[in-house]
Amino acid sequence: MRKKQVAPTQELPQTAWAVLGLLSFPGERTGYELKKWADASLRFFYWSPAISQIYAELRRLEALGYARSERSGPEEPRTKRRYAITDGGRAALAQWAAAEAVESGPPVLKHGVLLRVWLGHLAAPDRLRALVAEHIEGTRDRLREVREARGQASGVGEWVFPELALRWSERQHLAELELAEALLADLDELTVRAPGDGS
Amino acid sequence: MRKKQVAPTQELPQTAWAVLGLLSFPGERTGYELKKWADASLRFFYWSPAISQIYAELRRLEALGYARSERSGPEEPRTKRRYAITDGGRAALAQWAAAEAVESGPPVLKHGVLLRVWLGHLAAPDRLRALVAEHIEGTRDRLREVREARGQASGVGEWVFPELALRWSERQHLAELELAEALLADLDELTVRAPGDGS
DNA sequence: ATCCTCATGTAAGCTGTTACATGATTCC
DNA sequence: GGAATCATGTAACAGCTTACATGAGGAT
Repeated sequence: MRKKQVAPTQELPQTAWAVLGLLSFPGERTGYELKKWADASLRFFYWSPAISQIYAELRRLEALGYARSERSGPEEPRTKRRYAITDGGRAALAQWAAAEAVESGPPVLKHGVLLRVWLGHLAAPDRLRALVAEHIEGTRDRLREVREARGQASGVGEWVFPELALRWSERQHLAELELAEALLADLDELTVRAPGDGS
Repeated sequence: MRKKQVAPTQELPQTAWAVLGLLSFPGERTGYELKKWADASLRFFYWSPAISQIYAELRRLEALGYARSERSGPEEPRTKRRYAITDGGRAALAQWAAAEAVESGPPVLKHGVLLRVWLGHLAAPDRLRALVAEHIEGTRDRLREVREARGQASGVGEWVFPELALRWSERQHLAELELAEALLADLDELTVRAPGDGS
């Protein structure tokens, strides 16, 4: 009975690893801070869990010995609980991160706009084009946000990787923009070749 | 008390609309067939629900009057239940599809590989590159599958839109490939500028 | 005979969200 | 004084997956 017998590491949902990942960067943080950070950065290439779930994951991670926390004493104004990763947590996380690409499975993409385009036969052509145009607007907004987040990123030490991820995100949003423009062009061509009726 | 008082259409999860969408194309189908189709096509730009959930959604859609079904009699070898969309279902679906782009929210992307890259400070540089390389392989495989699916698509009548969606998917996978290559290059540059140790 | 595909479902259980409750602090 | 933000949680429940159960038909 040394420590825990190889522990199959894998049994946790990705979200748990994502939260533990947030803790793996220097500094101790509250659940609240984690949520802000996830909103500002993680969400662009992965996902930002609800705050209530972050709290739940933190409790689970602590129960597993992957994180520890301490309640701030009266020296601080607010009562808050700051979490830090443990050595065991760091080891488990590193092991998880080193898994094969297959383990993470293909990226999950749920594209509501495409779902609607796929059902284009039910909509007026103009409505469809408007939908894609709105999507382009939204993507531009998000691209701005990614760039903002990138601006904040320092890019030194362990922070190079989050910066890399954000750089990827920026490119990804640019690609999304191009895909949407191409889609719009496809829709236009469709209307030209098969007008509402007539000729 | 006319029919149902405008009915707020919206209250269903996207998945329900996706399943109803599958039914909105010509022909009647069993849940089993729907699943096969979702696996072959829907999943590339949206998602393929578990078979058990498809059955559940079909029951719900029927309860709502959006679909109807009939059990195949003894004229057919196997006992199966074929579903068809109703007029009410088609109307509700059309209304849902016509909503603003904002309603569908931004595309949801959960990229496990990026999550791991984001945690690059915990991994050996080589492992990280291998991870991305494996991801590229996987993406190539999926690209092939998209192309295969596109090959099957007829591209006439209401089928133009599914074809459009698959064309988008093909481009999307090509973009994913380029993003991964660029990421690989970024990782290489990182190693050059900050080698393991020494010079 | 055996295995694969077709075909439909039930049950248990986890993941994750929204809504709610609570209270302190800071900013205007 | 009031609103926004900080901060943490609970409870209810929707969504979805896995595993299991069942059985027929077709292929080897």
